[in-house]
Amino acid sequence: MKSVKKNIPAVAKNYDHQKIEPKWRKIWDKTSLNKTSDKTDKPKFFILDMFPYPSGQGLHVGHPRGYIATDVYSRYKKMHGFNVLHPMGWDAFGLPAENYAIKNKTNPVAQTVINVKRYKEQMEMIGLNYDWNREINTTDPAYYKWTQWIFVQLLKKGLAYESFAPINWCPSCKTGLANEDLENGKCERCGSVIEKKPMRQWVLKITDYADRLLKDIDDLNWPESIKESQRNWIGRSEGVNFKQEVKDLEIKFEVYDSIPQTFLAQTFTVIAPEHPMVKDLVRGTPQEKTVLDFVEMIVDKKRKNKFDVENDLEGIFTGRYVKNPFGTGDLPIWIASYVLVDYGTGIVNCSAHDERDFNFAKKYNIPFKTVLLPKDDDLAQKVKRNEVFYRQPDGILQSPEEFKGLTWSESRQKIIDYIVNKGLGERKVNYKLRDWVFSRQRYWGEPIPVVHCERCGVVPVPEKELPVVLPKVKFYEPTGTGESPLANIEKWVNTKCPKCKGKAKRETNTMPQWAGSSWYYLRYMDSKNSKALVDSKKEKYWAPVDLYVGGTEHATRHLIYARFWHKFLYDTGVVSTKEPFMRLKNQGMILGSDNRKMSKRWGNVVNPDDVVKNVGADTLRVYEMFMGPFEQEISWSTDNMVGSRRFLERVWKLQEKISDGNGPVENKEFEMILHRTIKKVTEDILGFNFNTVISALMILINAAEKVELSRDNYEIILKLLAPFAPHITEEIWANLGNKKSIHIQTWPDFDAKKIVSENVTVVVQINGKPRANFEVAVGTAQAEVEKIAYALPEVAKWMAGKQIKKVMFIKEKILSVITD
RNA sequence: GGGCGAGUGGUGUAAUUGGUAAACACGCUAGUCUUAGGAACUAGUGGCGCAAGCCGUGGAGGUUCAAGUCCUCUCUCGCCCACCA
Repeated sequence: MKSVKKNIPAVAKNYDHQKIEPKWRKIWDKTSLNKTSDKTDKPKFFILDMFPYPSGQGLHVGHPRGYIATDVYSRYKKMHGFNVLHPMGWDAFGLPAENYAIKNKTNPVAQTVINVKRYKEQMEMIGLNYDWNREINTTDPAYYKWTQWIFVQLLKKGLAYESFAPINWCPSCKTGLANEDLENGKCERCGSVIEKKPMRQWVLKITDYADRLLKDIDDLNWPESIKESQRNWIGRSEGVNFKQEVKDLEIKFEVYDSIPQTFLAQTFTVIAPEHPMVKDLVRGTPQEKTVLDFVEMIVDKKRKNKFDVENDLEGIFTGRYVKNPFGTGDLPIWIASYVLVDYGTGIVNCSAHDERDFNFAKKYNIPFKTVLLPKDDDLAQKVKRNEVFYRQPDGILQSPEEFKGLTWSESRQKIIDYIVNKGLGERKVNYKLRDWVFSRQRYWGEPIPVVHCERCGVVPVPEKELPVVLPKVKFYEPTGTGESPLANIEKWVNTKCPKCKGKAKRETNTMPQWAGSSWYYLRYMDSKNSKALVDSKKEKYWAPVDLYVGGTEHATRHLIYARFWHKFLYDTGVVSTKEPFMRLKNQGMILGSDNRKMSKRWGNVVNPDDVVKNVGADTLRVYEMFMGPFEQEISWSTDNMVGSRRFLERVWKLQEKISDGNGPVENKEFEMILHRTIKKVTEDILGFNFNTVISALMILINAAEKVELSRDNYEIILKLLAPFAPHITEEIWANLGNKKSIHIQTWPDFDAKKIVSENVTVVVQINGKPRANFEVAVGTAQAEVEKIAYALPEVAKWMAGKQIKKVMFIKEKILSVITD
């Protein structure tokens, strides 16, 4: 790292951040400045950071960007008289701690304690005003008691169930994973190719909440991109299920179609290779073995993830037919590699108006029909000859006869009604969202609080007996057999059935990392309650989270899971709001100075410890807020940080200008800047435009240096800066003789009278080009402005010998003259 | 393939929402002070041009007295999702 030290100016002798910053943090700690009141007499504001996973690396300068923003915002809210809840905790279960423990033969519990301590020190060093009395840790039994409690409630309501369906299995992490944990078919954590593996697992019925999760997105004050990601992830689609039967067999089934407009073009049916119906279809046929071999080949390819979606388009005819579904003939049933077994019914009717079906039919010479034609005649001929694939919203429907001439898009609802009325099928809604695979075959997670009894089957652990404490083990290695390492602890596994007192075994799977974070925000409201997840009075006061800040990477996992659990807790009466997080802001990532993600691997990591030591926490904070728009990704630049340091030094030096003279010095122009800045800062903090706040404050300081600064006005400046630079402003505030902390002062109001100026600049444009500008009194009329303008030589020059054709006048802004 | 977003000086970026493009900051140039400067302060700093002036917000059109901002087309980049019938 380039040395920061070189840029520290000589004035540092006076502004000694190394002395000031720790001093004030100690005093704030002693006076409980950051403690959140339990009284409910003031309006509340709940502002939350996505709590971190405390890794062994500690924080780099990119991490605190969001923390600083919420810190600024919460200080600002406090100065506006709000009772602010601004807490922090640790999402400490998860694979890295466990893998580290395996590698170094340490204990994840001990390692977590070390990591948390380090994170906390770093956060305190930056001057973040968290109320540490409410600190939580997902790995604390007193905390995960309630995570387990929620699971038991889900189980009781039938929203948690055991499944034996094939799931995503990471061969390297040796655990099952949820759909949300994959990236392009690979393990999000280690990058291994995921296999499909049938095994017993716990699954949460998030799909029961799909509709509400979708609908309520509309009311959230969240970034549009996140809302759109969630909508896509839920993937609601409306269509019909056609009822069909297999010719010569006693098999009935349904096929889902979300675009049934072209249903009369359907000429064949495809079924997923792994579909259970396949065996019944081909049983006893001459091609039974060939088909089953083919199926095995495809299934194996898919299981090993060697199936190439783009290029592997394979299928085989089953020898069976769908019996005349639409009165236009039987449809041959094929097995096709591209059909998904777990979407819709796993069986699909195909036509020339679906691109994949089109390509499949071409490859296997299955006959086509076309019922949708373009307006363009040449193209229509090509479509008729099946030379090109065609499906466009403005394509014209040819059949059924009743709908001939309608476009593809306008016929949709009508066709659906037609299909339903004719009894061919029923309306059906499908979702892309899958139920949440909730068990992990690993050690470092919350034990699933369930007992398997020989007689009673699955029995939840009684609420009185929660938490089921994660036992200490000698070896954390995953077994790889689909059992967690807990399975080897016989003393722990063997237990009694809570119902019949007979022999029983504990569930050895643990919960995924997302469990503890799906409800943690609630616990901050009442972090030490041993009787309830959260006291309902406290919940009613604090909920919902007013402002939530974190990275975009949680768009479709944490933020969906938490909304799901919250809605469930709403249904069970634990919480009083439908949604957990009203407003969401995403911080842009801070990259290394080489424009790459900060990582040990690239050697571009900047440690906040060094920055704080060299230039101070306040400089770090101001710089991170100033460097660019909050939501935008941006590269770190230690060189640019100097500007923020200089800015604070100038604020510091203003002390020399203050005399206890005879009150405020009259300077209208400066007061205008001051009050405009109050207005701008007040508004821009609310809008998360921190970069422009700092720049406005810089302008203000530049102006303050040029005037006789009154003590009152200096104090206003300090208050505006206090949320950003809490230490230096507190020090100067005290130097000015104030006894109480600046952070409990009232936010300054701007004086509306002082922000209006008497004069404005009017620009003169001649034929669209700005040629001159001058000051006039506010409200000066057109005639007067024209008179002044035409007298100016730089205007007269452009108008000499020309006729005025048109004059455009916008009061207090512009005089636009058009000549011939 | 689908969705979302972004393209402005040497650099990070700003622009009262259609009204003097480049505020603020970094860097750079010159000067002052200094034993010294990698400190501070002062002045300057979009491009071309001696100048008058012309050009300038990815590109091409358009609307308008006036466009970074609105419309049409287009190019480039980033992120997320992706066999979802």
